[in-house]
Amino acid sequence: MSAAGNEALRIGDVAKLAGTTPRTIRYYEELGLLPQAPERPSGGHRLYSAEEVERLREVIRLKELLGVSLQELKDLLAAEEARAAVRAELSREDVAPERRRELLLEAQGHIARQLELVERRAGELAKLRAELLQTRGRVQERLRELEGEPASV
Amino acid sequence: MSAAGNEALRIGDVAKLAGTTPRTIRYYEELGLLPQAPERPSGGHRLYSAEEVERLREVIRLKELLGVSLQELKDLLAAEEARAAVRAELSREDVAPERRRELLLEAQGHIARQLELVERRAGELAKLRAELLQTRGRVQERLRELEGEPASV
DNA sequence: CCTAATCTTTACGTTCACGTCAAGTTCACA
DNA sequence: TGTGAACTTGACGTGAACGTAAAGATTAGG
Repeated sequence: MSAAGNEALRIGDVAKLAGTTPRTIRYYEELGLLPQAPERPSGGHRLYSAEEVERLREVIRLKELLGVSLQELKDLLAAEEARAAVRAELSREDVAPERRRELLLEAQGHIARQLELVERRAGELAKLRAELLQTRGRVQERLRELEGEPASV
Repeated sequence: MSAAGNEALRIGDVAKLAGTTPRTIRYYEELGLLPQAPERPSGGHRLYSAEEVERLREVIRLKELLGVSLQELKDLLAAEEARAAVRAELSREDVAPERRRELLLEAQGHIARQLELVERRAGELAKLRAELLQTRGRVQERLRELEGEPASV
């Protein structure tokens, strides 16, 4: 058992895989954007799993796409963090339906918050895009006019 | 002639109208994001027109939506600036068709550059939105299952 | 015409999001 | 078992995007 999927990644590996730097990872951890310390065996070096890499990529992606501060992002991701816990708890079969429902409703709320932010921005971008397309259309039309009647009127 | 549309706005008014501060306006001017000095009568105070306010709003909007640095934005807006000049020149009737065509092609290029940026981001956001919607769907389905058979299996 | 509000430039201060360096520790591997 | 690469914390540095304070000029209104 040595070539399974649960490689123990070190912070430098994670950084490269996520396209960032160790410093940034520590900084995010310090801010609470990433769980305090995934796994810290004897030595004190941080060890990560592939799952953590995904999480980091997602954080970076959201940061870029939503253009929010890391603090705001942290609030948004209390969501993500909770959802991870929710998934873990839900994956066990022995959860009472009442509790299960509770967890699902919580997850739903978190998703709704993210969706709201995403849709607002997506809407604004769509509007901007439409405006640009319209402007482009006008320019193209004037160009056609120009080519159509090169020496008239 | 005193109540026409060309009110002379001072920097403080412009700032309020655009939802920002005088400092930011001066800073943008310093960076070259806004024309060097719209109009500077004897006193030395900056005077703006409603058109300048629109321009500023647009700058702010693009900055927020595209999430680029002010330097990158400046490059993108060399476009805008040129387009303003283009519009001015095109509005005169006495421009040679050849020159006219040249200006229009230039404008077209600028718009294309902006569109590319906008569409890339819009696409990424749309993808993120789709993922969130899918996740929400799964959560809702599990909730329905839970409600559907409260005590079976 | 006088004065308070607003403007001017200059310059230093601040927050965010990391970069970078130092001094020591731990890991991987020949 | 040694040694170089990678990691640790701590601290200070940095660029971007402004905020803020100072000292003086200008403008607007009564």
